[in-house]
Amino acid sequence: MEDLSFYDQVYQVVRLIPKGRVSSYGAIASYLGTRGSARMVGYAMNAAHTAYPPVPAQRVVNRNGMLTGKFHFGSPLLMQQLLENEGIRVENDKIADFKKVFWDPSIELEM
DNA sequence: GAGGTGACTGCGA
DNA sequence: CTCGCAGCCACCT
Repeated sequence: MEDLSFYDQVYQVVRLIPKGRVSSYGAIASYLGTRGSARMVGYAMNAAHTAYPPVPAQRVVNRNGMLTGKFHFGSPLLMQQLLENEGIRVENDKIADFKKVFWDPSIELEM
């Protein structure tokens, strides 16, 4: 962890998100200890597409369950398609059953 | 070394 | 109810 950059830490957590589940920037930020700095998580995702293995950034949405970063997928519809492909229902650019598919690392990965 | 940026969040009006 | 503002911190130029 300490050897990894903040970006890498975010990538690892995001990759731990189970299929059919989603998480929020704030939840990840909180888990990484940078609570209140959800921007850093989002900013890290900005370079996520340059990371390898690829990061399932489509599983990371804002606190409202809205696909705020869909425009960074190259195609605004790509993010929604990926989520729907995993069984997640997306309506009006936001997760329909957000509370049901929400995955909080600080809870799921709780010690 | 300093300044600017941003895939967010929470609170106030 | 919706809209706006300030705080937050790592990375890039």
